[in-house]
Amino acid sequence: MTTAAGREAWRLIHDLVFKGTANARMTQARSVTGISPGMMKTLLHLRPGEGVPMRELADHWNVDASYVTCLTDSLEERGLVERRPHANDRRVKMVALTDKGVSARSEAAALFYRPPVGFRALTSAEQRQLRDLLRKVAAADLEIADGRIGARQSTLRSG
Amino acid sequence: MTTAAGREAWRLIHDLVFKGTANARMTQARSVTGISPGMMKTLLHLRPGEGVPMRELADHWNVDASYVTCLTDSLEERGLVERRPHANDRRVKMVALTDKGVSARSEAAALFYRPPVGFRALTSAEQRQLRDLLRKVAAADLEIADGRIGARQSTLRSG
DNA sequence: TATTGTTATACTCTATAACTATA
DNA sequence: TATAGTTATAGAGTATAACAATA
Repeated sequence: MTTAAGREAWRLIHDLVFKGTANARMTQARSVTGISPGMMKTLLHLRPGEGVPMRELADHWNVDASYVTCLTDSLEERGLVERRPHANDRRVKMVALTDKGVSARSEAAALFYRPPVGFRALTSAEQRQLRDLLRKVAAADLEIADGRIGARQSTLRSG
Repeated sequence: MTTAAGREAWRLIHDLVFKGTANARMTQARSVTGISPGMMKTLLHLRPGEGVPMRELADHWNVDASYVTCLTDSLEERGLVERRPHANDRRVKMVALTDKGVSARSEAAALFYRPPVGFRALTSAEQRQLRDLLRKVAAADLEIADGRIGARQSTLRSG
């Protein structure tokens, strides 16, 4: 069961993400790199050295393939990603970070994933406590989300 | 200081908000009411019976006044809000929820603010613990955010 | 003269439909 | 025939600039 305390906790998370210093930081992360939210999402999703089929991105976010083309074009224009052929299937194009993309990504990730300053109000022990509680919640939630929605997470991912 | 545990906690919050069941629920909330994210934000910002000057909305979200006009137009077309004159200043227009807007708002809020199902993995005691920790963080964070950014929060709000 | 809100306009983000190449 | 990606196009979302009314 979710209690009143749980509901308040969720609301506080909302405030933290959408109202506090984190929001300003996301805006900053985008203006530093000069890219759109969609491009940012793509940049953060890609891993250095690992190509991802365009189709997989479209499925993962439930967006149209043409939009992935558009995102990839924009990122490619800026030299942040490149299209690579798939080893076995010549229809497939893999999107991969360039060197420039790797550094842009890590710059953005540093801003993006750094906790909002309010975290400094917690002691080290409290931060660990918070982490442990959230681990439980997030694990349960993702498990359920995958069970319900993402039956599509087939491990296509090949080099 | 923010510790490694704190950073992980923040990342888990991210996952919870953007990847888990919560994300699906936000989409659902929008499709139920059939309105855009901007309109949703406006709807949730307004309080039943309380009008807000359009200028205040623009300042609060740091968006252009013309965009607030556009949002208000769209919501007004759907009969969810109405423009009302300001008591003292005839330049100012107040945006206020209609009856239909009040019920649309509470329907959306119910979906929006209900914790993701992963919360059920926590006992009642743990939910309280989580809430207490988040209260500390959110309070500190909003305080800092207000100190840095929102020096503009002047209490114009009049009926 | 400064401020609130609107109109006209354009640019970005995202989707639909028709298409090409490969399987 | 089905699938991966592209192109052309159109619809939302958001901003800029010029404007009208009021202060």
